[in-house]
Amino acid sequence: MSRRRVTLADVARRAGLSTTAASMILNGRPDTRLSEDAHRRVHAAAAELGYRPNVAARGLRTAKTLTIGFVSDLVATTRFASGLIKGALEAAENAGHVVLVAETGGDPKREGEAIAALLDRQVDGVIFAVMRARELFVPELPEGTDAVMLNATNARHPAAVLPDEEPGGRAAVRLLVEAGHAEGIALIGQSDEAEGDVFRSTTVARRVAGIRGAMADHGLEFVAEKSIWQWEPQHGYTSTMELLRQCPDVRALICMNDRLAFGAYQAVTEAGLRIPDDISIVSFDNDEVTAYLRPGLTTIALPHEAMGRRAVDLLLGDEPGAETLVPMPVVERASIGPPRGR
Amino acid sequence: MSRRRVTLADVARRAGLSTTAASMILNGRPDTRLSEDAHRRVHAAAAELGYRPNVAARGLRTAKTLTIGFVSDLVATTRFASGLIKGALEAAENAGHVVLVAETGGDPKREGEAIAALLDRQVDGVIFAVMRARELFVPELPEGTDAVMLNATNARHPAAVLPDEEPGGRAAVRLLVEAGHAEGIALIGQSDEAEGDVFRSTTVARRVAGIRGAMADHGLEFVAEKSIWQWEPQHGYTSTMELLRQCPDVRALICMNDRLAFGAYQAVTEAGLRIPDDISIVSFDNDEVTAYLRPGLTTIALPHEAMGRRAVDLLLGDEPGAETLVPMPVVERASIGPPRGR
DNA sequence: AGCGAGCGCTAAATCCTTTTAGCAAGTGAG
DNA sequence: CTCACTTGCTAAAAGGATTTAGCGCTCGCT
Repeated sequence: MSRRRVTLADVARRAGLSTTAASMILNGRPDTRLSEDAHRRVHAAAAELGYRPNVAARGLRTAKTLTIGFVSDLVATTRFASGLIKGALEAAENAGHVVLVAETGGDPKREGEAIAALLDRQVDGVIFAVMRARELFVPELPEGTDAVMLNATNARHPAAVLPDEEPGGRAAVRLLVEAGHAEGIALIGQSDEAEGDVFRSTTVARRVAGIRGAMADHGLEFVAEKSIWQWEPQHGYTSTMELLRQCPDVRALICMNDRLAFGAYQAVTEAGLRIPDDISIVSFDNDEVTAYLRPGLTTIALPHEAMGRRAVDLLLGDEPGAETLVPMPVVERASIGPPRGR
Repeated sequence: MSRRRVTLADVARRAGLSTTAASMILNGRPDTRLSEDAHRRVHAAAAELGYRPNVAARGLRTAKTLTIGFVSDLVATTRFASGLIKGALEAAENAGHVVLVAETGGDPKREGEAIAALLDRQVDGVIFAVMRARELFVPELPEGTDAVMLNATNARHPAAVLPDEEPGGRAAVRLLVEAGHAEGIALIGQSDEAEGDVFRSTTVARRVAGIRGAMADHGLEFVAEKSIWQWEPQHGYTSTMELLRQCPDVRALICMNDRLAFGAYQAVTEAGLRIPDDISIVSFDNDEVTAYLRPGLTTIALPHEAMGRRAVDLLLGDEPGAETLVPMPVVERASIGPPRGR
């Protein structure tokens, strides 16, 4: 059993120098005038003793702890936050930092307590992540602590990381057009007519704008639009069923997310049609659910891990805070094919 | 903007006492002989100034940081680790602790570094979690630091939290028997004959033992057993297809996990049979994928969150370290019905 | 010879808290 | 009146690092 952690004093003693000298050498201070020999001895001593600095003690003096806080409303319910955390963990590790995770369940009281707990531990910065992109309330932070919004925005903290939804929306349309589709394209999940300007979330608004912008640019119009409030498989199923009945000449579906697409798959299959021979489908998110779909669903991915990484880089870097958009990769699988008359 | 964090010295000054007195009062030391009046003044001062102790400084002195480390091989890939983390976070919050999360990807080098980073921050204890239950290598920890294995075991650290698989396995059989099944039960995913004593994981072994034990107790035998290495939907599909061809009198399926069950659903449906009218299905895990199945899949759940909570309680409590088994809840949905001749 | 600068290093202060040792005043017993 | 003890409180040390200020010497220059 290791008796006691080895301290800087131990290293200095073994190297025959003061702790000051040892500290300066180990931290590679630029103005160091210490001799070559001293450097050698200190590094040797540190290595032999297996010295590791005590971060708490250092933090006490420097007010830097090499620790960042990650506060999210929901950690586990979906794969969503997990991806963000994974990316953040990776980037933090690369930067020699470590991550304190706190979950608030969206409850402002718990949020306040969580943040206080993090600040008590002198975190260097905080990442605030939410599931559904929105303007997020953030309590006041002490001066030295910066914050980055992840999938969220906040007036006082302009540094934010969001998926680049507009081009993502355009990409979905482009995939269909490139496959030869021009007529019979339907939109599952959103309808301007039905929803007007009701606000879903920052990102959804941009996604829709991208889709509609691209349609307009190509001079196309949707053959039908289905408004759905909860983007769950069941509603994707019923809406698609309805659509197929009302509108037999539909040849392609843009689903607002993969869960709707999952339901659409069921409806299409049940109607005796085949994907992509009779109907092409493209969707968004690259949700875990896509793993269970045959044929594979072509989808515009939410770049969770990249976003998590980016947030940490932004927090640790010293670029001025601004909104950073992370590209949404196109995941091409097998659900899009050329249109075919039926 | 708050200028500077308020320190204990500020509180003491405002209360007209020494920092010693303030410290003793705020920490509620039992042997305190300080006056009622002093208590009042210190508490008032602390409240007015919004004093929060600096955990790093306290930890420096007490070697306690109210922080625990959570090391896992995979945080995000499946919902698995997320559930564990969520539970751990909850329990830690209740105990006034905070959680440092580190991911190792299963790489021993990263694992070593992650643990070192946690120890540099003086964590009070560490939870080691792995996806697939197994004996886990854990590097030596300093004396004061305890460890709890989560979904894993380790000879040097007997405190471990595992799902209680044996009764879980028995429950699956019981559900079928209670619905009236006695013949035509097949096992999808495991076959003693094909696999012999090959070791999958601690927990799987117990799950199988429970299933086989219950079958034997009821004097039943499987009409077929399908060995499958990778428990993924695709293989569940092909194995079930095969089974239905070879063995038309099958009436119930025990699937080793929900992903296999997902494939089995597809196969059964495609064969023109209905669940549960023609075939009953029961399975394990209560994976997210079950949300997408119609009719709802009856499954024996892996109690991830409860396990995460339990691990923290074990770590923070002072019970002697031992293996703790967390019950697996039966999630009854609609995939089991009475057997019917075809 | 005298002065300033450079060199190689260290003592001491600092960060914030807890803990140990002990001081001064009052009280009760003898 | 003295001694021992209690009461209510504080000074100082400790914990492990970083940072500031500066010491004593040599060298080069005028």
